[in-house]
Amino acid sequence: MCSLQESMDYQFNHIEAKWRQIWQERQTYKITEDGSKPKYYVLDMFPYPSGAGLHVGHPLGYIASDIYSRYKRLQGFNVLHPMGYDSFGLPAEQYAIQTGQHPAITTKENIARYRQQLDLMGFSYDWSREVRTSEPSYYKWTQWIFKQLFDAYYDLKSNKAERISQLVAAFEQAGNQHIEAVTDCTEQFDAATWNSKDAQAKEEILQQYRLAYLAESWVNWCPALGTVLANDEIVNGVSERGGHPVEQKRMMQWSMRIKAYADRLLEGLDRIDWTDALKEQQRNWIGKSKGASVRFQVKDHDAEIEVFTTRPDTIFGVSFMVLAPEHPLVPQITAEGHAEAVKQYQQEAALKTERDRQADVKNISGQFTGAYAVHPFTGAAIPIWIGDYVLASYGTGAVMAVPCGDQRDYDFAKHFDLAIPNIFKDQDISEAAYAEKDALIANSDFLNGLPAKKAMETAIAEIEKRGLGFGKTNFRLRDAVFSRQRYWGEPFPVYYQDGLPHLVPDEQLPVTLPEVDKYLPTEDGEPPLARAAKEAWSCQLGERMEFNTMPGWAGSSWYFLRYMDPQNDDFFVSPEKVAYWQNVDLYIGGSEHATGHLLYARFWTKFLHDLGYLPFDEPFAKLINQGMILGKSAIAYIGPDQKMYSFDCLPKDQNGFREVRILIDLINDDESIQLEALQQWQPQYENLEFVKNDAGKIIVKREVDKMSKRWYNVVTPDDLCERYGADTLRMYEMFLGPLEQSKPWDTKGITGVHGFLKKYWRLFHQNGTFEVSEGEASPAALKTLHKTIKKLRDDLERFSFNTGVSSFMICVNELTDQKCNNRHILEQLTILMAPYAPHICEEIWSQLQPQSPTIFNESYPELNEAYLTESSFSYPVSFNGKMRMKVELPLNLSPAEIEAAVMALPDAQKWLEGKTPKKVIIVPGKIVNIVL
RNA sequence: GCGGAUGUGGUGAAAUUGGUAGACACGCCAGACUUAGGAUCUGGUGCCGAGAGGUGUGCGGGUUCGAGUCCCUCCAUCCGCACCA
Repeated sequence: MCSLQESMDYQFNHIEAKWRQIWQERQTYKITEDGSKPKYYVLDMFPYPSGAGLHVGHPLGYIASDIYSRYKRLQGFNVLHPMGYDSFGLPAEQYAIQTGQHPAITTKENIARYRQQLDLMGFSYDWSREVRTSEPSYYKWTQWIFKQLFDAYYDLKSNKAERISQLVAAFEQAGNQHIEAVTDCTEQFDAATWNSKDAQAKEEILQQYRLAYLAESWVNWCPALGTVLANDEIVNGVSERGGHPVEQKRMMQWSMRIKAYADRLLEGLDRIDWTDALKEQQRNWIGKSKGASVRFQVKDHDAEIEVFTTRPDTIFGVSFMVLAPEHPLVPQITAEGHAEAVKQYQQEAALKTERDRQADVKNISGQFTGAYAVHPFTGAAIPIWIGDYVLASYGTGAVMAVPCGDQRDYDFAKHFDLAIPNIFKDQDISEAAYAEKDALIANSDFLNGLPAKKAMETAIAEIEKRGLGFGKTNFRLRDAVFSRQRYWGEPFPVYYQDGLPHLVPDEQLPVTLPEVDKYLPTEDGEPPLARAAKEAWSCQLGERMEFNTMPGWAGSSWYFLRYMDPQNDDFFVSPEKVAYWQNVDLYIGGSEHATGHLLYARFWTKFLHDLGYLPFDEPFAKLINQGMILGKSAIAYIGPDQKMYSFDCLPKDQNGFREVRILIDLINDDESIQLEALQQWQPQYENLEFVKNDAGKIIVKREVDKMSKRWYNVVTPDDLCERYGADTLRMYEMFLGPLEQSKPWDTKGITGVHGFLKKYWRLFHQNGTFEVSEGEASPAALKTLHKTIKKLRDDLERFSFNTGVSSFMICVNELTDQKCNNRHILEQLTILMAPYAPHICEEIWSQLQPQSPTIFNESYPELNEAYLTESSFSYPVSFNGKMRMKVELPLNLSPAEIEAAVMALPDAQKWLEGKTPKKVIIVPGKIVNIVL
């Protein structure tokens, strides 16, 4: 039996468990296509289920999207709000390498834990639509899409992807002379030549057109580990695991011809509602630049160096050339006497990552090859250098150096004492290069006296006229490498016959991941799948199967489509379902995906649209990036005497002190350490001595870090749900600050939100029972309610969830002050709040309307402005812009009347100090400013 | 290095269009109530000052009757940079 007191309390644990069960039983969140309602698609970036489980930062975006989903549902939309798992990836594989546990088992366990944690939060996901990228029923279609990409090329006439069979037919008819396509192929051939080629030669040509193709790419190769590494796995030039040297190496890899879509990926940004910051990041990533491709003859060699330049107007300023150390011409042109030094430099450069090479501008390095190029206009001999600031993967891997106009070239020239001819009229280049484009060109023959823009046009025209090159648009965007030498990823639907890649037929999809004895590369450096016995493969065709697997972004590039039709075994998504749901209306996730997932998903969507499978070509109409929730690490200090010092007792000289991070669960509210718990926590603290402060405590310093197990600063949602309830946690996470902003987590503030929910609960529980009054609501209560309706509508419209929560607080505070207990007011408030705090509102609703199965079938309250009209306004009166006093005046006064009323005030005379105002600014309904 | 973002009380923040800076909370101070609670309620709280008042949105400058908001310079911090997801 509950006592009167207990039944009146807000028993969140009981309420939340009860409603989670009822929602599940009643399938409250299961939705089906319903043509009678408008659709709305709200999507979260699905998580990679890591072993660490969820911390409080993960649900932030999910809470926001859940609130919005429920809001749209209350507004009458049929809302698709699904969740799934990006379940292929490196961590599970690395765990497998360490423990031998199959990544599928690890993944399954992690997903179970994620699900448990997600369920605690009361999200309205339709779990019947869950997808997992590592399930064969899912990756069957990832493989199928790969097949489509392999079987397609990009036609520049239709400006879309077309079937490769169409291209082959054209080749057979007329060769490639009249084909306009995105290709790496420079060879021109006619029909006869094409038809006379053997299968291998034909395929080599076709690989240069396919959207998924095999080509050599640069990779980070670690010989000791026998594997390719991500930049992430390389620290200071050596492998993170084991500290082995890493080198740059060319390897045959699958690639995606995303460059074909560069222009459309740019153009599409203008049609979608993303933040300017994110669009700008994608624009910069794609990096469209206009300029010219120019060929320089190498002196005394039968060779040409092709460069791309954005500044053809500065061509007369070229005083040397720099090739990437890996440039294929280097061995050919290097002069005797320089070969040794060049070779050594190449080896050094191979040990640096691209990023290190770009970031390191202080250490200028390079080698002279001993070769010279011929300036195409002046005929001057210009020295050819190699330097690691030139990247092999960008442009042509070579630059024409214009030291007077580019700072890196300038620094290089200064360092190696190369000529710096000045081609800018009246510009001083004695200290630095002049990189602006607003000087007139000088010392440049036919370009003399021209402004930059005109000079560029003229230079390009002349370059083209003399057959030295052509005007060209270049992209920074590179084709995406699509092979991974890993185990835990999608196998390719590819086998090899006579050395040529062939596609596995549709009826044999999926090619399931074969079992292997170890999750490591083979001894001769083949990927892990090469370890699989022939019979371990679900199909075995040709001489061998493809041993690479696909990258993490393969599965995540189309998952949002699969939610529409997750069980379909005949197609990746049925045309009817995709026609109903269309693209994602609201997508919420982290900005770290700006140039990865978000670009690839747009690429695949455009591709599938080109083939006629999708009615839209932009996947995510609106996108919001939630900020990261950071952890507050607890830092303690251990002195050279091996004692732990309280932070407020540190000596001035901290030489020999080291910082250690302490598990934040062991820290009290006053920032002191629970010393007994500390000594039990880790053996290293067992017999530690302390230098305590006057209060006998060891105080820690707090520092903001990424929330991570590694820093012992993780706060999990589970514990907070247990102590305060999911509704409190949901509202508190929203209350923390703007969704997009990064912010440190501090559990302390949660009591404020918890107290608010209790106060809301008390509105209904006055005398030990649930009770609301019937009848008319007071004007004050109606005003409070409609003010809240208006504020919430505006806040949701601009996704300002934090101010939404504070509006509820203000509303409940006011209703409490008014002693409002009116059914109409409280019902409306409960519906308003239900998206934020679904459990408590559902519970209250079941008391208010016992026959209603769920509050989420109600309709959202409508605003009636009539309750908000004001007749007067409290004008702030400023003198010289400083607010001095306030005066309550009717709103219907004219400016002149306002001025008269203000001047008549005794306080006004005081501030006027006997002066006559120079000017009086009156903004009706806003402010009065008197200028003295 | 390149690209993107952010700087407001002791803390998280608000100020949506150039118009009362600090809403709403946390914390803190004072008080009430109590069979002492992780309970509830009341008042106060940017800083300096006894007060009048002064001052205040990272620094410095500018535009304006009026700037957290617009412009310029600088500083600091965070995120991304192509095989982490």
